[in-house]
Amino acid sequence: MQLALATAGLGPALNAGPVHAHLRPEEPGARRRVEADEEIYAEGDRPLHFYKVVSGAVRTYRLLSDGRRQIDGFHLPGDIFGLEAGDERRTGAEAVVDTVLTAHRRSDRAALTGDAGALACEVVAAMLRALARAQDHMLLLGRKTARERVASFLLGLAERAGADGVLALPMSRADIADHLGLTVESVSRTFTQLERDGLIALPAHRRAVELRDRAALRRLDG
Amino acid sequence: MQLALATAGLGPALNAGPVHAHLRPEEPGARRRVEADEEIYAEGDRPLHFYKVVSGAVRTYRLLSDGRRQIDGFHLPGDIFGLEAGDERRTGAEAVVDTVLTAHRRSDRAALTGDAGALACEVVAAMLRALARAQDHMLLLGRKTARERVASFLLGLAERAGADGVLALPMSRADIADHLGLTVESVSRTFTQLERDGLIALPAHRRAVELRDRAALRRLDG
DNA sequence: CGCAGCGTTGAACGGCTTCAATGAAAGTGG
DNA sequence: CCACTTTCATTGAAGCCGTTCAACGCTGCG
Repeated sequence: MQLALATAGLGPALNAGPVHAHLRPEEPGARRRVEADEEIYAEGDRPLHFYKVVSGAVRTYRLLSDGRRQIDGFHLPGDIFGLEAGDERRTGAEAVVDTVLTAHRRSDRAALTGDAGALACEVVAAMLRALARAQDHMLLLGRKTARERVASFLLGLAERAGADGVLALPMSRADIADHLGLTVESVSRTFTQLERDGLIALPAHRRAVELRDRAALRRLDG
Repeated sequence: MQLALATAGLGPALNAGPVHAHLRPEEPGARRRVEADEEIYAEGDRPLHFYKVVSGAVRTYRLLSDGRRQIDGFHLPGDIFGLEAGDERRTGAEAVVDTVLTAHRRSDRAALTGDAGALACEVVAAMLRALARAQDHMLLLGRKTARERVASFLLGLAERAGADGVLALPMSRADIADHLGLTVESVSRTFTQLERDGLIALPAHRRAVELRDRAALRRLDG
């Protein structure tokens, strides 16, 4: 995806300069190490940085006043998150497991490619990916059954993680539930049901899945 | 799936120049008139243009193979839509009522402010708004009850439309249902229930609502 | 070994959906 | 202008999927 995505809708203005798909390898962003369940930033914080996942996994989420939680996304190695639309964080972010990030000061131009056009491309690409995912996820939350939600989730995660055989699940059932708009019980039941039907296999330690019938899972997608 | 992006995240590069909140009045975008329920573009089309609503209303949506529909947003006068993350439309767009648009060729620099920085700001601002709305909407779809969904919808629409007294509802109950992840029946029942409870009033022609107790509606938001 | 946390399973409940019918308003053609 | 049709909104009744409440099992770790 990267900039091919960005270019289509945005046209020549942002393509005037060279296109960089990622922050440079020599990006000077400060490394930050966070352990499992540690907060990276909270709703309401001032968004001074944005981040790129080096290793581990991150969840970003919103809360209702009574505690109901919606995880709007999991961020895996290579993903950029924490770009914010205002002077206050609209989401909170926490590490799912022990995680390493690079933090980029939003005001630090040197942290980026050094070229405004390319920076715009970089950032816009991240936004477009985020928006595309959000659209997919709204369809999932608004119109899909529990089975379909879990199938979509597993396929999407497998694709992003590039997992061929067994797919690692860094997040808990509660995280998955709050991402898919279900309860932990429903997620668990759906997993066992999919296993019984031969679409997946569940290793003993429960933090992984083997996708045994991707075609069938894909059929559940719509 | 991080949605957040930002002025904050964008920082100095995109804010270097003057910020233009809207395409200029003299924008040379071609006017396009579409009547109610007419297609503006379809899923799979090549995204040659993006649009700004002059008058009327537009819905953008995604479909599942069996016809289930999720309307990811309604676009009112002043809104920009049709910015796309790829060489294929991921959503379809239709006019809700008779609508006037300005269409901007993505490759037509003259259609914009003439300044790449300002264009970036314009486009990025539109994306940021879309992303913020998407986050709100995922929380709604994943975690809110029917009552809360309808309340959120009405308040959000009222805010955007700037309606003080009676709020016009250009879209059908089916459109609202497909936006809120409910059925038409549930939307209708929830309306009558809110009316019975004195939070809203429903005029005879059903394409409007009066918000009679915004505080109570807001309490339903979370 | 025993505790604590997470995941799974069971049973009853409930909110929303589904199916079906009625009502109301808008368009159509004579 | 008025019957007729069509479309949309509302209401009712029954059903179902996912939730809620509760118990149990597994696993890892002190």
